[in-house]
Amino acid sequence: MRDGRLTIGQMSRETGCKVQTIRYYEQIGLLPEPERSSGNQRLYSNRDRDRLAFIRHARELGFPLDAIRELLKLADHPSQPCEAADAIAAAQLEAVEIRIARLQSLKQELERMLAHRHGGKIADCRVIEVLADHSKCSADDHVAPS
Amino acid sequence: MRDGRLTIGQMSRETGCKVQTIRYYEQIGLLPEPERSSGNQRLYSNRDRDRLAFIRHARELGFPLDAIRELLKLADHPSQPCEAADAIAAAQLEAVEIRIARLQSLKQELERMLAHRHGGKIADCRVIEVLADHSKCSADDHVAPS
DNA sequence: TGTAACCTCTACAGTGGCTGTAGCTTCATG
DNA sequence: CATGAAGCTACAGCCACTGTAGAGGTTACA
Repeated sequence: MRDGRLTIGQMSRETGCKVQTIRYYEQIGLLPEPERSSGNQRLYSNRDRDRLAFIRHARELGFPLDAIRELLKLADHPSQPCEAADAIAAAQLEAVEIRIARLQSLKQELERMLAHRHGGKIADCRVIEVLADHSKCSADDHVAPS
Repeated sequence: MRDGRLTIGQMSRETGCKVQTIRYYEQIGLLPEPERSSGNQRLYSNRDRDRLAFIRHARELGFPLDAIRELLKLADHPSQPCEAADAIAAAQLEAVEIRIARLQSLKQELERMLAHRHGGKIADCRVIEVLADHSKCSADDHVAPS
């Protein structure tokens, strides 16, 4: 393994991405098929490693893989305007804000449920009661559990 | 369908739970196998409907199905102490709080990325740049994308 | 009674984003 | 040359559904 060629394990260590996940990214076309050694093992370039780091970082920021695919395409065309990339990031920001708002209303509801704790029997348990009877639940607008 | 017996479609309408999802809940043992009509169609009781409403409400609050299974078991034993139910709700609250915190740090990062928007080329695009180079990212501690 | 429209049935595949497993082969080190 | 770590492929499983196909059941109205 001389300079500039990384095994999949080295890629994994350098990016914090699991080996299986790297192979998975290759399988779904996010990473190119790398060279192989004479013994059929994957050999990556530094460029591949940077691409993987990009993907990982975007995943950490919650971008879905499809958005990352777009971003990678854009990153490969540096002379084009960056509005599209900004738009993807803006969409992601909006998605995150929506999820935060939703989770905050769930949080309030759970806090209300727990505020009535009294150490009694299930029969008088506020938690069970609220779950059983939606009308006891103040916020009515939470949808899917993000 | 006289009194007290609901078709799966009526169940769906009354609880807001999709027909397939009801069958799925039966399959994984969250809902009991209901009676069948002479034509092999499911016939539910009001009790079944209440149980499904309980499940849906708990799902809306983000409880995982395993937790709901526990809660249902508890709800079936009203004379037992409700500490276990409270504990499940408390765990769920904590999980929600963790997810909110994580999403908030993601939100900040995305806002920082977007604050540098300038309408130029990809080559100077802050979004792409930050994704490509983790060191340009201030918060370093976000883990899995919630 | 006919028939059209709708509902329900089973069984299975697909979603997203991985993760884990089994059973191999290859590689690096002593 | 032997051992153990790392790599290979192929596939199953996770969560919580959702969608589809193709069959059969039920209901409303003429």
